[in-house]
Amino acid sequence: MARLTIYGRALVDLAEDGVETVSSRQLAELAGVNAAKVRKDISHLGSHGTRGVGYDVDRLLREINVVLGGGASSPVVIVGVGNLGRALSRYDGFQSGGFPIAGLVDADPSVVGRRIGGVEVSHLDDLDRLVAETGCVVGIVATPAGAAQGVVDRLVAAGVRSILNFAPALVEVEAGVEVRKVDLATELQILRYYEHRRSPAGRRRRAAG
Amino acid sequence: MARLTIYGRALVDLAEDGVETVSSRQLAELAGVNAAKVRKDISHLGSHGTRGVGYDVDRLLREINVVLGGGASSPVVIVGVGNLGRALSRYDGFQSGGFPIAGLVDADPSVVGRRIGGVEVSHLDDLDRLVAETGCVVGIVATPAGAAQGVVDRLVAAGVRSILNFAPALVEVEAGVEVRKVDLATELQILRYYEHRRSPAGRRRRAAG
DNA sequence: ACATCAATGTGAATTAGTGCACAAGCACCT
DNA sequence: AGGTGCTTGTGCACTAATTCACATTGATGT
Repeated sequence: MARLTIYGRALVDLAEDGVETVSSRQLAELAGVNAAKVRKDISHLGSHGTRGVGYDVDRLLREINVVLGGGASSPVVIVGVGNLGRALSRYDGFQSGGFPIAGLVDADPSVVGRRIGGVEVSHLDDLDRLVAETGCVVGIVATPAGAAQGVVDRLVAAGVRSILNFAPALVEVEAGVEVRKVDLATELQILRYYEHRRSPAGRRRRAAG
Repeated sequence: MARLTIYGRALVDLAEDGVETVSSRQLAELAGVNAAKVRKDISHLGSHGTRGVGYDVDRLLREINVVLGGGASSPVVIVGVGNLGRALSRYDGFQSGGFPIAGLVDADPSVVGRRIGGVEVSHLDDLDRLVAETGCVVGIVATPAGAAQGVVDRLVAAGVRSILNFAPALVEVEAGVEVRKVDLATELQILRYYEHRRSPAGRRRRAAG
């Protein structure tokens, strides 16, 4: 549930502000959702608030973190050190979020051996070994679209079961493997769609919709 | 509708392969969704396929592009040239997706004037002028979480009505402004959540199935 | 102790989204 | 021309998600 992470973030903010308890209404306001939804989500993870008071911020935060993976560190491997891959390698949000970069991989021999953000680039053929040695559980695909499916297959073969796909391509995986897609172009297009709806600028809008 | 962009991508692939027509079933397969859903989505945008044959790839692609913003180019301004901002600036997916980077902005005077990916960094105080001159309609927020709300407010004040927020923070905007949030840490946490669900106690992995 | 207040937890209702199934329609073949 | 096969477009059922509404319950003050 993606909302849990939003609650988590809001709770971190609250905790930093020294807030001890929070009501579903407050949390809903912060997260931009309905209060009943907040309560239902929270009740789903077994936590208990205090009627008339609200939820204990620290406790709720702990519970959410447990559900979101026990607060464990999950090393990731990034495949593809092109434009986007290099960018991601240098982004420290991974490290601080508990997702240390265990390895970088590319198919191009000319970048293999180079160090980016303190991590050496391995060849794609060493993926199996790298995953096995580092115990990676998450793979990040930052290759061109055409290479994405092949890379995903190799990641799955190497034992990775969670994949974050930045390539603008749809990939298929066997059951049991979770793929999430992050596509910047898509996000922008959706924004443009809303923009377009707001001001059709000469374009006539159809009745349907 | 986010699916439209997926259809669009699939259609581009088909067009490049020289395919003339496509059935809802094929498109559904490519997009990983239900065929009836494809037909319903397409019927919603007023296009008409040919019964017994399918949809004309080029025509459908054009129609989708119209809905997604008329194929116009939408310049974007990136606020925050830290780790992630620089990464985004160098990512050429924006340019190729019809979202040229019209400007880079940062609050830190020490980076103002520097050129990144061929674009000069302006100061945050020049945001109004920059947006007005370049006709930017989309703002990309790549600042630390704490600065996000302030930056968003300035973007909105400058006239930007579509914002893509990479900062790990929730921001509030007035009605009529569309914000989409891309949070890598959140995506990873969701992956970790599924990982956690699969093997709650320790990291036992099943052989390939 | 007891009434009062405030917020939870949840059953019920509403809404949105999804998928099925089938009539209708177009193209192609005979 | 008329039959045949394939595919669209859509009414309908079904499922999931969201929201409402309220009884329940712990804390608090007198």
